[in-house]
Amino acid sequence: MRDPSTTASPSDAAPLQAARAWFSARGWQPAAFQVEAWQHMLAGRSGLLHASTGSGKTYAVWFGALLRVLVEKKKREQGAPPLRVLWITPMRALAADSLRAITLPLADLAPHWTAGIRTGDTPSAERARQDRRMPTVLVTTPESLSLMLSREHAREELAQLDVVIVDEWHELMGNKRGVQAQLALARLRTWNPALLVWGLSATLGNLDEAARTLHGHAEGALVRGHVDKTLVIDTLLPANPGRFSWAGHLGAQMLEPLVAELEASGTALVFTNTRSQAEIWYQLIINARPDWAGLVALHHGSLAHEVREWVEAGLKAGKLKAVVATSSLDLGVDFLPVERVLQIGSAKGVARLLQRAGRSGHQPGRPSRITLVPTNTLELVEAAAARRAAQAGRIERRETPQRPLDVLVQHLVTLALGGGFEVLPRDGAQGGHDAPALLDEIRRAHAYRDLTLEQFRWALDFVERGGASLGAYPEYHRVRIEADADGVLRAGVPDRGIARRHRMSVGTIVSDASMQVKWITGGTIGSIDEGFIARLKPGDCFIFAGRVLEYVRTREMAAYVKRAARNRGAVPVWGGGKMPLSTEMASAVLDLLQGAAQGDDDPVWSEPELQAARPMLQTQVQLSRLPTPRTLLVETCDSREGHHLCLYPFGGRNVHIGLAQLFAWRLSKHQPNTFSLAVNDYGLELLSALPIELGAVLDHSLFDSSRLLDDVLQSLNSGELAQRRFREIARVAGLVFTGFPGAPKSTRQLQASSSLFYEVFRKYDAGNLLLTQADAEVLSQELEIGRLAATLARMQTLRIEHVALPMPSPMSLPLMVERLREKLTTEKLADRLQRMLQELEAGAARAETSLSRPAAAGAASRRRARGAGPAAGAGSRSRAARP
DNA sequence: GACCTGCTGCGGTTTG
Repeated sequence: MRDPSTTASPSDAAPLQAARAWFSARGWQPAAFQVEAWQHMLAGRSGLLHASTGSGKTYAVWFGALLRVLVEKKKREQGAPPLRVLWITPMRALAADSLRAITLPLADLAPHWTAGIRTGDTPSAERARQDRRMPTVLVTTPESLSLMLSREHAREELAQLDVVIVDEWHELMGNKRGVQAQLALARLRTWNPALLVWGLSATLGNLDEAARTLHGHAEGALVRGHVDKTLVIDTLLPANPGRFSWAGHLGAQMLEPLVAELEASGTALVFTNTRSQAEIWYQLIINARPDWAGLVALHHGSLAHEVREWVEAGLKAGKLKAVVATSSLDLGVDFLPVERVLQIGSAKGVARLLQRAGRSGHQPGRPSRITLVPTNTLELVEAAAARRAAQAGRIERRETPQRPLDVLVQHLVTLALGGGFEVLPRDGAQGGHDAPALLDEIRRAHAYRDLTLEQFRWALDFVERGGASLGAYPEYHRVRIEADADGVLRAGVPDRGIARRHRMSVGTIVSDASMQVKWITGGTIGSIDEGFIARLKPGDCFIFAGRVLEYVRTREMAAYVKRAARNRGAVPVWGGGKMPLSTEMASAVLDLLQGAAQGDDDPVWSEPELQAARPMLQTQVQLSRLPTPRTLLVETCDSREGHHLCLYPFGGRNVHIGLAQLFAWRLSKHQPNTFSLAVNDYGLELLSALPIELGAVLDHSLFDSSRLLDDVLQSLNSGELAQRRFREIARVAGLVFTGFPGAPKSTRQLQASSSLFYEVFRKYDAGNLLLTQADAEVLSQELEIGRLAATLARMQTLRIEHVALPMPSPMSLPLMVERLREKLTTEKLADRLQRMLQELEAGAARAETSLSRPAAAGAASRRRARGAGPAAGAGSRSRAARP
């Protein structure tokens, strides 16, 4: 980072004036940080611009104002080709608006520039036009850029780029899409070392790292934007806090106050955390106010594009009163009329809270306002914590994936297709090739900065010969090495079929297995998880897209439905991500509880949410203690279900899953036992038929973090997790072809082929680095091993406060409910029995391998004797949970 | 004094 004031030379002054002049002619005043970014750009320096939420389009306009200057400069230089600009957006839906904004300042400079959009939905005629003559300003996605790199004449088309701008970099930097963009940028920089690259990012906890991730080895400036935007975060309080529920996440009790808020305000966005929650809330609102039919709409990722576009247009036109949505509206078009944002349930993270708040008040001078709608009492505390964390600027970090080899493998085939790359015969007896120049280029992408020669060679061998185990299959010899006319060895893809399949599978997004939902009369409504459809019988009803639908039949990978006569149905459950509470939010909650624990005159009680949560917090104090940042609350309780042990490390649900398994495993090493586990974002529960020996908890030895990795891997079935992970990796690496559009392969086929690869690699190619990657992704992403280790280390330092409860406390009840919920699924009874028997046997088998035989048999028989079948078991559990 | 969480994003066929 450099100080721009010292680097602006006199020659910068004139163009800067020109850009400024264009702005002020329209009555706009560029802010100091904008001028700072302009100076960097005019000096030919790349950078990252931190753009606060709520001002997206403005940035495109003033990038345009500077481009205008650059266009004129290039025009004056004799014989210089026109300025070429690439704008990368993570969402197709943003492309048109971005293009309009960025070219606004260029309007009167025609014909020195042309503009276009290239994404998956660009019509083929337009593509052909672009192929004949590349537009000078092109808006595209990371995937389409990758596809452009795979074209035979990629170099001629893209080497002349002058400027690349990556919009919403914060959305890309933390995932494989961002890694693909890093690789593409590395290639563009090889072709044009003077390429100017600028990123736009919302607020993050690690902006400097965001800049490094974007620029790799290249120098990049970081410019922090400041926009005076008032942000209001408040909370909708329950009418009768004393009777507000201690657990659950639906929040139907808040319906009346929410409807009253909608009544009193202009257009509102109502965010929920899940698609089914959005469906349910939409129904609740419509049932409460039938006169709002047509004014309230629904928006989530499983709805058909046409439906979503209709809703977006309605929002833009100000025709809708409210839209119930999931993250599908987090980004997107700037909806000017949106006046309020409401968030039902925990926002989980400060960054997401700010992102959603920024969807409202989309005009200079207007405040952004977000109203949190808690669904249980602890979420009242969370709401106050979220506000405090947001005000203190405690925003989450985002990290780029480290060296994902599936993305690299895909990229190598892309480059081989896109004109190929030079290779050398490898020294030594085992054959194979090296590509030192390419390795250098790849290492200039931040995610691969530590890529070893061995890893690179492995990837090269894998695309050339299918690695150690696929040598016999020609379709996995994707890249062929041949000498060109000058005798130089080059990697290319001569097979047209391989080339076509590769281009069809470019990208890193692996979608869940889902099925189209269609009317029998024609027309697509959206898509639902395959597993949910498979459970339906003809005549069954379910709620989807805000309607009650009757399932008719399945044909050719689509579920056909008609409007249902009945009024109620099951709500579809989509298999989606499970986002844990962020570290920032968790620690903000603990801080508040600490204040509450300190007594009635602590300042935290000035928060209205804390007042509303007071009855519950008082009950917690009467029965037990409040968790604080310095103490570890341990609650034990006996019920008809058995012996409960609850711990509250506040590590987020992923970490708690790992911890629960680890603790159960360690405890049963001391004393043979079988546990059922439950977790939420605050804590975990172990339930056992035998009394739990607490010694290892009280002396902290349970929290030992030496041998952590071994213990975690042994304590849970990581093989199953890794295999699931490998399915995605196999798709990204191009091992599994998902079929032609319109004729997709079924999930079963895809699963079968990816698990075949998994088995083959494990048996015959144990050194396959894609397997290693699957294990690493399970550890880092699903178990969050880093956070788990940190949580464990923290637990060792905490003072244990153990309370033996006479009845479930407000903190422990949600955990007990969580466990019950899993038992009370809508599966058919026979299936459930079957599964429980299997579990019982598996549990006994597991116990027998690691524990002494008589004790294990004893535990199993005790369980059998107690459980008189699932119905009786569930009944006794819910009785036990009653305080 | 009961109590239902689980998101988003893109890309691709062909050759009369």
